[in-house]
Amino acid sequence: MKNIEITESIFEHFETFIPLSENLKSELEKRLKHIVFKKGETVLNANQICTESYFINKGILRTYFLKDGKEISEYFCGIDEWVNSPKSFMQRKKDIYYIDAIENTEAYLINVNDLVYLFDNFPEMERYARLSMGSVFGHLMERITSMRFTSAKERYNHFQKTYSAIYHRIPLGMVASYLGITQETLSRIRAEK
Amino acid sequence: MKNIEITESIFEHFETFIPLSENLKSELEKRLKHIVFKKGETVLNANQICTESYFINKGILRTYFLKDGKEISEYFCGIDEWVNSPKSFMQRKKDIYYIDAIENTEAYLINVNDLVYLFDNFPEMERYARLSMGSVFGHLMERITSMRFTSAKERYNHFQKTYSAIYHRIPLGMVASYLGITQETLSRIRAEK
DNA sequence: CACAACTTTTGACCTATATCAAATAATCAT
DNA sequence: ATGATTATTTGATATAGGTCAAAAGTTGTG
Repeated sequence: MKNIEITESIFEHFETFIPLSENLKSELEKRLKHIVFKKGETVLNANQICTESYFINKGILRTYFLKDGKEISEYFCGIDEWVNSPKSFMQRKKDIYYIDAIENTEAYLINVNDLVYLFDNFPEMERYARLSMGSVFGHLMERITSMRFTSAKERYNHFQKTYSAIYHRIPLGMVASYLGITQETLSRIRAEK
Repeated sequence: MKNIEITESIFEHFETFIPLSENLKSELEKRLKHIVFKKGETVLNANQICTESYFINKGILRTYFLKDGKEISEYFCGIDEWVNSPKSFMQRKKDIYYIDAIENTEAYLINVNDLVYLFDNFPEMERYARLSMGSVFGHLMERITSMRFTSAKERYNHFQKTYSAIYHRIPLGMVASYLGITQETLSRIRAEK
């Protein structure tokens, strides 16, 4: 059955960081809910507190914020990744980030209260969170580096590597704002060679 | 006695995230070692694995890497902050980062093996790590934003806010590379108004 | 305290990328 | 399909910040 397959893929993800007991598996299973978003659909509005985190099974979600009325893409998430508005989710307060669906997307969600329950009762979940954050941490550092001493073209190349599985499915304008360059510049970079 | 005072300041730091049992306190006390670095001294070389994390009590440490033979400052750490080479420390492998002392610095260090021992035996330490990483996470995201759609001057202002306690003690050249601009540009920004 | 070795400032000039404007091209809804 | 939106490309021009070079200022050490 399909739900089972999908849950399996989350379990596999967890197991790259921690061993999962049968008990924890069943507690997770109880709390993970399947959800579908249509292309273009808003997942989170900036005026809301983010109370859910989404583990993507299919499609792409994007986090962005508004600057001078324009959407600035913060990051993109594809299969086997978690998306939320980090500060909002962990500190239960509003933040500037919106989340929307770039493609028709399927995901599993967990509510923040359920996650806290798991943290309180399964120390290995704390470890999972620490370790998985660690790997995202590395990406953020790389991105900061890439943002400083590299040309627009090098940044685009770096982006293609980082998002090799999905970069070609993301509209140009969104990529440009993610990279901190204008659409026009990105269009010219793509036109070269 | 001085050592006790300093240890207290680390404990206070931990207690902003988790309650500390007497047992955990004494286990920490056994493992934290006091260390002193002279201005300019190298704390970590890029060709080494980073096996220690430093909690600063006085002074400033800097993390940097080399690009085209030039030092690019990655971040600065002052009082009550942890410094290490993140990937190297957590994954026990070499990375590109050096650490050095910008001022005469005093710190407490913990060895990675001791930290792992604490993670294994005190689940609240896992929680501490998760929560404290969370706050650094927020700073990294802000920095990425600041790096994209803001002018050199705005970035410098943002830097002054982020590092309000120590920004004036960091040499201009190091600040410039941290911000991703040249020394000359930063010098001109400072000269204005 | 004086010289060497850095660090910061100043000036002249150049280049990557932004801006503004308009023409195509692609996508969507009826 | 067909016109309306929305996204992308192309062109002309402007500018923030880079590069190179040299002067001035600061710091440390015998």
